[in-house]
Amino acid sequence: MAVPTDAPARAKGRPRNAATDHAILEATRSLLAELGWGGLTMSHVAQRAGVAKTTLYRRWPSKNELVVDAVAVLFDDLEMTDLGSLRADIEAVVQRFAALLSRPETQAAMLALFAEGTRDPLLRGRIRESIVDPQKRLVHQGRANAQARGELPPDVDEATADQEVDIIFDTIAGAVEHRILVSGQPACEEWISRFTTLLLAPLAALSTGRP
Amino acid sequence: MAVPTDAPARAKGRPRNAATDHAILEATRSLLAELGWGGLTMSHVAQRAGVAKTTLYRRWPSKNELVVDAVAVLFDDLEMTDLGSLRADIEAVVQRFAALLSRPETQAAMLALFAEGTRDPLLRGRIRESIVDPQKRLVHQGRANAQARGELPPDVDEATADQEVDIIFDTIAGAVEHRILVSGQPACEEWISRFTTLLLAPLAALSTGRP
DNA sequence: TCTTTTCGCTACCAGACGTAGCGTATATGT
DNA sequence: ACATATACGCTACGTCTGGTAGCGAAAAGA
Repeated sequence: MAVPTDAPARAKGRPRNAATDHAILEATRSLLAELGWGGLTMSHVAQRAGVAKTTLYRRWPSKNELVVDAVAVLFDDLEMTDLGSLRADIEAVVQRFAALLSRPETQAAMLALFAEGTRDPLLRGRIRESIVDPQKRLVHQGRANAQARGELPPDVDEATADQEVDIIFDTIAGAVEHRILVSGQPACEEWISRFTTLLLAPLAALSTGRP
Repeated sequence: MAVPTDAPARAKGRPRNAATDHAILEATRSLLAELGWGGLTMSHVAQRAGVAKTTLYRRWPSKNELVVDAVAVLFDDLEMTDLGSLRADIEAVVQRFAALLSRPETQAAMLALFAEGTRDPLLRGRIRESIVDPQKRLVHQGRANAQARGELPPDVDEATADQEVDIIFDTIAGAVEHRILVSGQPACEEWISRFTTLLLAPLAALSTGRP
């Protein structure tokens, strides 16, 4: 799920201006933060990016797709660390996720995108594969790292392992998002530490069965 | 923040038909559920409610305001139970919260509302006092019930108690919202049970200090 | 130079929000 | 009963937006 476009990879005619992609996505994000989904118009995006409206539609098939790409880029540099302990890894990834969500333009863009996703099942699918699934993969990887270190027991079953990743993912991402987007409070270092403590206690027991 | 309108309270001319308010809000909710936000048009709402489109605009200044009012009432009947055990209480409230979030019209309105709130601090305050704070109060009450039953240790300090309620609230509400709104999976009974187990383990230790 | 693709521009369509004006219905106050 | 003031339905309209079509010019490779 790279950054850009819809384009064929011809080497024949005039190449597309690569900077234009970035300008369009940046304009989309800033306008989304300023005006919300309702206020965001393709004409305005084109104007701020300094391109013609038709250029937008040559690169993205619709407004929905454009906004998905504009927001998805923000999550691209979220990667799982391997700092030697599960606690450190969780705190590190939560820290960076929280920092990302604390930016006002990310908040507006992300919420507007998910709100629109409730209208459009197709858009929801695109959101899922571009944003949600990559994040879930981070949990999977962090869990694998912890297993390699012996901090977590190995998988007993692929299905239950997936279930476990699901529930951990929803808990971590949900708590951070709720703290910042809904409660409107900062996810400061102390909060992250307390939350990680809350989460770590039952983690080892989870895969072995009910305690 | 009652249910209805925008109207002055004159006692002079012909009064507004009170049933019309209800019919419009009901039509808005049902159409929202059927067609999603994108399929919802003011003309269609007017038609189903059996009123003229102009009547809508005499009572609500815009489509957004109408939808917010139409759905705000849905959160009113969320109450804390007292079933005799912390686990049962948590499962019960999560169950009802999840059921509420599973309704398509709730999803659309809620996300749209929070998205709009990122741009409008006034709206954000109204959301906070109408939706967020009442929900947080549920957590506070459930915790007090558990303390009365001896399942949780009593408060050592008001400030840390508030901190605790905050983190529990963000974790519970966040996980359910993320599961349903972001991951797009149902919060079935088994998931609720697993999540409650995950949550219960560290709860008693949390207020006594770091384990 | 010739070909291919990009790009900006103008014009255009369909649909949705939101408004204006008019006539009529229904309440209160005297 | 009468005047007054408001609600209501209806039709028509203005405006904006998403998205498309066609044109000529610019920029690259062959």
